[in-house]
Amino acid sequence: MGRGDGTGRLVSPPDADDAGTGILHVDMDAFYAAVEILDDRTLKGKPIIVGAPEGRGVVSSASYEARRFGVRSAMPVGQALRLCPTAIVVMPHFERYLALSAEVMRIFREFTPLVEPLSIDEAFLDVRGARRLWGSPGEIARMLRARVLDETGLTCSVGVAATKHVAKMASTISKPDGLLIVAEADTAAFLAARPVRALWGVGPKAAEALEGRGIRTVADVLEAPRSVLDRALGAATGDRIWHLARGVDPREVDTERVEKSVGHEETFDVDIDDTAILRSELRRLADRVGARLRANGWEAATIAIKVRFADFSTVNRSQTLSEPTAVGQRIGDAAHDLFASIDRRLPVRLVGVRAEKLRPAGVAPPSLWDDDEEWRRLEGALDDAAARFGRGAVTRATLLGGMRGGRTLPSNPRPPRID
DNA sequence: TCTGGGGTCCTGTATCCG
DNA sequence: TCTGCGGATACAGGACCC
Repeated sequence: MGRGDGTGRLVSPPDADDAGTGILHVDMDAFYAAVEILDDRTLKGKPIIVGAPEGRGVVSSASYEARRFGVRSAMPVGQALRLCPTAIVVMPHFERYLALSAEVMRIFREFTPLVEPLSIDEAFLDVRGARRLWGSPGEIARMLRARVLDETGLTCSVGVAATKHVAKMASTISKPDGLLIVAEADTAAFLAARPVRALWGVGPKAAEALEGRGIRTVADVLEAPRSVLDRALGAATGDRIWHLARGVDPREVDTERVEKSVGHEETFDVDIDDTAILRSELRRLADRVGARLRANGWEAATIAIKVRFADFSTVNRSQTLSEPTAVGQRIGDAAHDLFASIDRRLPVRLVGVRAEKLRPAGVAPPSLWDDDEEWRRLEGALDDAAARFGRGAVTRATLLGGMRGGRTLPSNPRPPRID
């Protein structure tokens, strides 16, 4: 969900060039707030804040009328109300948002099956194969915006580009209710003028590290040596930024993303010091995690907990189980063990439980025989051995025999070592 | 003014193993 | 027997996204 207030908005003219494009990024405008206004027309045109009004709630979404006062999502509701005292605070209705999200995703899929939902209110679409049916990417974007408005009453913003990254940047700049097309030939000029903060993956910390080295715009990134980016951001992020600044983003629209973890956490209205209460909260969260695992047909190999103290310092502890599980009782036992290992000097404001290393329930752990990754490692080890000791000196059978050793394979075998 | 809840990804360190 | 090395993995913390 975008956090800007719509100032500096940029949209394409009706005859904009869309040559070389094919990726759309669609982002619903102030989604939660827009849904609330849709359901209560008396809210239209007023500053709306969606969030819990009391306790430690933050702004989930704000209408553009509220954003003009500086209200942003993730801001404490109290602070938002000081900025905009006339704002109307509405409790969130997640079920309703989910239903409308499903509706807009359905509309997206009528244009192309290649839809990658990123969150409840945004998605990437690959429309390169839809030209004969629906027209050019720019034409599809216009039709799609019209249909979303017509069928749901909600507005969205769309970025059209040759890559996911540029499409996402374009939709952000076009908000609200906009369309921005960046033709492939215009990509370099479009990127060069943007601040580094606009690059995906550059948050406040990374922006500070770059700006401290005089790197403020994407044009500055183009001139910076790789070594400077790597030192500022770490090798992985440095590499990514280096490529994104050049418009290089080979990621395809991925229609089959699967979750890697599921978790629940809760911030208390007041900090809690009572061990019995904290432990019972962990149990409750563990049960919810277990229920979600079972509902999805998964089990988890690793359980992690998070504890945030009154001073906002946070510790995480995780533990790999001897057997993967989706049973709330076992998850809760692990959470209790982890909790006992934490040195607690301050009252606690948040506890969380997360299940990681998910896999389908009831499936045997990966063995050497059915795990592609293990096979590739085996082949790699064989090549290494051939290089070191001569081809034929170590055969696949030798390796496998050595690994199995007439014993049962370990449930998660280590790759073979040649020593 | 006082920082939600759902996630992903990356990095540094510790540890195991041969 | 001890030690160093390098690869792999586990764990903790943190940045980032919506």
